[in-house]
Amino acid sequence: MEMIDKLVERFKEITRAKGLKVTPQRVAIYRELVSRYDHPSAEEIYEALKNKFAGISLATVYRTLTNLEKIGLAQKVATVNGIARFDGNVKPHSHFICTECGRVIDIDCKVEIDTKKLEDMNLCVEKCEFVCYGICDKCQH
Amino acid sequence: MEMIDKLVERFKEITRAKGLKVTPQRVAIYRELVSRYDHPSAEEIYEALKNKFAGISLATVYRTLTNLEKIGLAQKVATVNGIARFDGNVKPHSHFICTECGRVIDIDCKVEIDTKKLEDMNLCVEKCEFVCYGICDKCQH
DNA sequence: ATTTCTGCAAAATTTTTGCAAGAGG
DNA sequence: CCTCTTGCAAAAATTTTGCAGAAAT
Repeated sequence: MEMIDKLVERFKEITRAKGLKVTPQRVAIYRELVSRYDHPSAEEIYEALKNKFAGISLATVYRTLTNLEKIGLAQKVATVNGIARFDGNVKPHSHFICTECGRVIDIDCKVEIDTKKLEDMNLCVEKCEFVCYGICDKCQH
Repeated sequence: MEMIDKLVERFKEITRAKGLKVTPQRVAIYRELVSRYDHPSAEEIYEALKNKFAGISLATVYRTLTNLEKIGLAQKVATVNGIARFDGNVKPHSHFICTECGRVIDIDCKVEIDTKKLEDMNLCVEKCEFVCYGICDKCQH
């Protein structure tokens, strides 16, 4: 829990430094995002908070996640079903997605990229992600 | 062009084999998809065809792309902006996703995976995808 | 006190679906 | 012919936005 409190403190500092205001809604949304490792959608964060935080709105969740992206404290994760998912861990890492239960597991992979080819194509790479699809340990029988 | 004609013939065979009908719309949509390498969205395919093919509808493009996925002749690619993009190349390969415009570009990367770690985690990997995020050539200023 | 932020509802976007008319095998 | 498919428009689903009141600094 202490780790997450530190992240929240850092979030408050960065938010203020960017001229944005630290509101209870923003703190709750960021805390929820970094407390879980399943890369939640805006809807999922909203569902998790609306009980603990009476009156929070889905629009605020969307606006806050967009802000977190802008100030570098969250990233959208690529999805195939059109529903945006967010990751509070902005350090480069890889994902395993279970096609059975949908669980997303962080994995540690060595990836070697031929950046010269990408530079030749005039593509400015900011982040790389390796995604594996399959059946997770809990879903195997 | 001959390569694409061969793909279209294969598409016709598979379509009939699955009990589906070979319509001019389906042929045109599949041909458009495999003729380009920019992973077009349904809207982009529709825009490309509506001039050459009077009266084609966006709904048909969506339905056809869904069918192509079902019969294994196309794949939805992961995106970050909620707009579905399709790939007529179903062989495993890597993608660059532009975080600005959402464009998906094929890249050629050497990827080295440490599968032992995944096996240790009891994860059964079925498919892997390497994704780079950044700003594409068209979005740089 | 000033500026930003929130909640609500409405709008915008993207995708899906129901249905009658049309086309393929 | 019979079934599948299409086009249209309406419906769904997800995300964004305008605005007035509320809150943060």
